[in-house]
Amino acid sequence: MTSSAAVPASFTSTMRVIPVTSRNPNSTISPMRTNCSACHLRDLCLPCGMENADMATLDAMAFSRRRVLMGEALYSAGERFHNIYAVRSGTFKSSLVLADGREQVSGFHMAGELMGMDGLAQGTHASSATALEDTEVCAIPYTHLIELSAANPGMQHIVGRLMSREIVREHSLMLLLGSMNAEERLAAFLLNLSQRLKARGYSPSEFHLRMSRAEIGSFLGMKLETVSRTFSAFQQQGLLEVDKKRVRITDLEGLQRALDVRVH
Amino acid sequence: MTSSAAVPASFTSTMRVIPVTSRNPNSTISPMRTNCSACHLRDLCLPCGMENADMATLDAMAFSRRRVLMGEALYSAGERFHNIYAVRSGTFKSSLVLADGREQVSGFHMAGELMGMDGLAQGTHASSATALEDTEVCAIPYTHLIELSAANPGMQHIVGRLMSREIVREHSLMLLLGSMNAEERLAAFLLNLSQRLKARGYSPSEFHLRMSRAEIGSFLGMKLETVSRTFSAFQQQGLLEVDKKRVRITDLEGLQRALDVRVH
DNA sequence: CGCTATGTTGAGGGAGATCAAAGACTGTGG
DNA sequence: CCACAGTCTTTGATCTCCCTCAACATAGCG
Repeated sequence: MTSSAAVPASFTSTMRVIPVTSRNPNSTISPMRTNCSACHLRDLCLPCGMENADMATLDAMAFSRRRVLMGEALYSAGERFHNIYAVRSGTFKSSLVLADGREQVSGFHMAGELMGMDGLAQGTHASSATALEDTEVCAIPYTHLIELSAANPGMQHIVGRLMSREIVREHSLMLLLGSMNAEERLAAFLLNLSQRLKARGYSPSEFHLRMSRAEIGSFLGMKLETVSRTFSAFQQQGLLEVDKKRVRITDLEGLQRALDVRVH
Repeated sequence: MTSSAAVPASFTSTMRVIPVTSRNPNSTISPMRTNCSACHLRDLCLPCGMENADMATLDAMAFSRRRVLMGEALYSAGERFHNIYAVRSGTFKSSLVLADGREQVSGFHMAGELMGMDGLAQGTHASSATALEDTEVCAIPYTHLIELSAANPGMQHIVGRLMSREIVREHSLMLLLGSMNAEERLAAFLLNLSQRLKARGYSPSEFHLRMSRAEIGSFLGMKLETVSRTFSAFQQQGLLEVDKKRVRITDLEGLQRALDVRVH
């Protein structure tokens, strides 16, 4: 079966892009520049909720694009902060390495989501962003964004709301880590993934996990064996079917029921 | 012994304030308005890092002040978002109530710290803020802040940095919840508290906990009994002395050593 | 074809949750 | 002033969920 969650070939080709230079077509710095108003992700990404005037401002910035291959870092913890990034295609993880060498994953990011806002506080990135598959991003120079939003209070609101959304996202993750057991954590994770895929036009019930059991475990605060066991438990409860990274949710309500107890 | 962490009587009286109306001196809405540039918290709070020009803009806003008595809510989850708040004196907790009635504490806030930035995302507060002692706050109308920062890119940067700081704060809390054991969590909590008290001119080694064991436990993702036991364990290890809410750290390096393993 | 990376499953142990009880402190009302 | 209830904290005993260690299966890749 083909994956409804896999990125279709047309995913990037439907974009309207403005070629800026034709040199180095294979470089990781793409010669393409992006026109937000024509982007298929416009209702999920930075421009979400913008009025036409603000959108025009955004288009004028013509964000440059960049490819990041699977396993490569978009940015690393400690690097100087310049841009926030919008995912155009593919999946990223945010993570940092603890003193004992273990990795702590703090988030997964898919098309239309923004990354790097944690770098603003110190002027250096607080975490690293690694591609979990071949990806493409738009680089959004933060200082440009600020300069342009000086003229547009609407734009300022949007940037503020985006940062606030990140705070709320981490809030709910804290809640998860602080008060849920293994089954609730994995259920929350899968339902969240399902929702985000649905919002992007993919099947909410059948998808391909881009991250390993260890990465899921790190994110959810549990060991990879426990992740694997919990997947198996869900399968035995008839909630879903798993085969390695392929997941098919067969009882969405059942999964949700596990969470209703905790989160209103 | 007197607590060096207790709020001295002079804490609020040294402030230069601008009386706006003299009616209702006992109302929870204080008739006082605040002059940021003269505030003793200016290097910790919103104005931190501001140039004189920006500071003048801030002064012009003359934030109104509000008293919140112990146990009362400054704002509640679901309420319409209008202001962010700066703590002038006292301590707050941020929390939300889960479907099963349990409380999840997401943060503690002391003088100079900002609260309420999670409300921006949805236009309603995502959590509640409750005073853990008699407190005073400055109300910072968010829309005013946006309007004024339109003229000052420097101000925009500062607001952005403050929100980013909140993201980073939650990041490290996630790290704590995701990868630390009970002793490491409590050590991290106490060291963080100690640092913040020190930055405010109080003793970093001897202080009064404003929150209950249950609240600490909720914040750290452990049960109140475990918090209590871990306090006792630290005492037996000679790291600190505890008597209910009084804490005296006798071996700061020892406490820190427990964390060095995890966080670089 | 091994080799490595990744995932699954089992057995056993331990950190922390849960249940329970008692002490310490606060405020209230007699 | 004391008795009392109510809240908070401490400590003990037991249990359980998840971690740890281990073996094996499978897939991708040189």
